[in-house]
This record gives sequence, C-alpha cells and structure tokens, in this order.
Amino acid sequence: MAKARAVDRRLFLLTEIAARRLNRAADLRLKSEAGISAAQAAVLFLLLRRGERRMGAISEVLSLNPPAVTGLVDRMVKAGLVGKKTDPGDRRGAVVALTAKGRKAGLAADTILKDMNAALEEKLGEDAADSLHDALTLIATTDIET
Amino acid sequence: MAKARAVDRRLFLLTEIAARRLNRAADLRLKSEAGISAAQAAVLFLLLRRGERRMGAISEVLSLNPPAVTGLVDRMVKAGLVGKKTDPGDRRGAVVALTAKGRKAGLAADTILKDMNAALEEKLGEDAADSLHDALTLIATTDIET
DNA sequence: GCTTTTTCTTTCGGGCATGAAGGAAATGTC
DNA sequence: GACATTTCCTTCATGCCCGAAAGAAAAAGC
Repeated sequence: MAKARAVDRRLFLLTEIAARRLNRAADLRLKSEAGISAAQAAVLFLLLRRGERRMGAISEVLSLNPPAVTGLVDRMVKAGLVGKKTDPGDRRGAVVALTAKGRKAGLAADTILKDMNAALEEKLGEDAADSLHDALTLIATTDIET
Repeated sequence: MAKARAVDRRLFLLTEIAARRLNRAADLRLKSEAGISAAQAAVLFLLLRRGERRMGAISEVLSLNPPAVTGLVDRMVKAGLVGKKTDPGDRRGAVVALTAKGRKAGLAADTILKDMNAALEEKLGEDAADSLHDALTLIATTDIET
C-alpha cells in the first residue's frame, strides 16, 4: 500500500536537487579522471552507441534546446573530442562525429559512470533503482504538461 | 522480483534529462503565471516554510554552492522578492527575508507547483510517485560518493 | 522558374551553477 | 590585548541551459 503523504510540490524540487548532486559528483570525477564534463560525456555516449549524429538528433535525445547543443558541441570541437561538418546530403544540417580522442574519453567516461552507477544502485537497493529508472524514463520520454 | 537489466550508467543521465524537462515545464509556467523562475520559487518556498534564513542555510537545503546562492538572491533582491541584511548577531552572516511581493509570488507559485505535481503523480501512479520520492530524497540527503 | 513555407542551425541576451580564490568578522590561543 | 584560525559570504572566470529571433538551405506551391 502507498504511504500516506500530503500532496505537495516536492517532486519537482526534489528532482532538481537530486540531479544537481548527481551531476556534481559525476562532473567532478569525469573531469579529473577523463578530462571531460558530464554534459560532454552524455554526447560522447550517444555517439559511441549510435554513431555520428546531427545536431537536431542530439538535441532530441538529450532533451536539450538547439542553442544548448550548439554551445556544447562547439566546446567539444575546441577540445578535440568531436568533429563537425555540414551534411553533404542536406547542407542545412551539421553532422557531429567522434574523433579518436573523443572515443577514448568516452570509453573512459563509460567505465567511470558504470562504477558510480553501481554504487548508487547499491545504495538505493535493486528494487528502488529499478522503479527509479522506470519513473525517470517515463518523465524523460513523455510530455510533461500540455 | 526486480526486472532483469544490464548494469549501465543510465541513472545519472536519466536523472539529468528528467530534471531538465521538469524544470523547463515548471519554469515556463511559473514565469508566465507568477513572474518568477523555478530556482527563485525554491528559495521562496524555503522562506515561506521556515521564515528568514541565512545564505548558508539556503545553500545547504537546496544543495547549491555558496556562489550560486549569492547570485540567485541578488537577482531576487533586484526583483523585490526578498530583502537581505547583515545578521546583527553575527555580522559575517547575511539574512534573507521575504518581502510582501515575495510572499505573494511564493504563494502563487505554490499553487502552480501543487497543480503540476498532482498531474505528474497521476501520470506516474501513486506507488511509483512514492518510491520516486523516496529514492530522490535519499539521493538529496546523503553523500553520493566518497 | 520563382516565391513561399518549412526545416535545421546559429546568434543574442540572460539566468543559473561550478571551482578556486579573496576578504571580513567571529573564535581560539597565547 | 595580539595573532592565527575558522566561518561566512562574495568576486572571478567559466560552463551550461533557456526562450526568442535571425539566417541559410531545402521543399512545396504556383
């Protein structure tokens, strides 16, 4: 049975705070051990898993607005993690692809985050981690409010 | 029984994406209907619930670094939502208190977020919302990693 | 062919957050 | 009382994200 609890607005605030803490911890380790930020790691994972992608695709998967992707990718290009070229098939589009350095950093980041994720899941417990995953997936993939 | 699932690092990324979407939706409604941002609403709620507070206390409760609180509160002072004065008992400290305008905006924001929270909980289901709340609370109140 | 509309990305201005470092007031120690 | 330490906040430089609007190329309509 569900636990008794007043209806309040804590879920919005709590998610914010939890994400901030998780991001801070991940960012710190990723920066010192892989030389990249957490935001950059997310892009690298996407490219590692699915190959080169257009700006719009990155925007959609990571739920980032287009200007955020422009800035993020620009910094990554400057850092030598990815390359960016106009799509020859549709010259409006820009295609982002991993460099050798980006691939290496992405793989290192993957190991780090797997480690942190395992620690987090252990702290939460398997059932709680699963339902957390499900709830967040739902929030991340459906419209919040009309 | 827990669902079969490979160990991956999705929890960190997912929390980030979900928080971004929630914050974006909340921010949009709060700005148009209450004239404040989501970050400002969090400060107002804290002050509404517990009365005037020092910068450090805001930093701790919201899991924000001190410089973030300085900037956030400064913008709120400029917007007339809060007042800031040095603590007479300890002149190192600065005490933040609601103005009439801040109280009004905070109450309006409370209604809005309660509404959005109810919609979110309905979408998740009561049990999932409860366990989400518990998991996030754990993350928000304990150390992530050594 | 030429104009209008749509699609994709960038520019712009600003809010929000971080780590590192600095300054002012309280406290501890002698 | 004087000095070192600690506590609390701010300043600085940077990164990340947002909404609004502009720019460029493709697609659609005529």
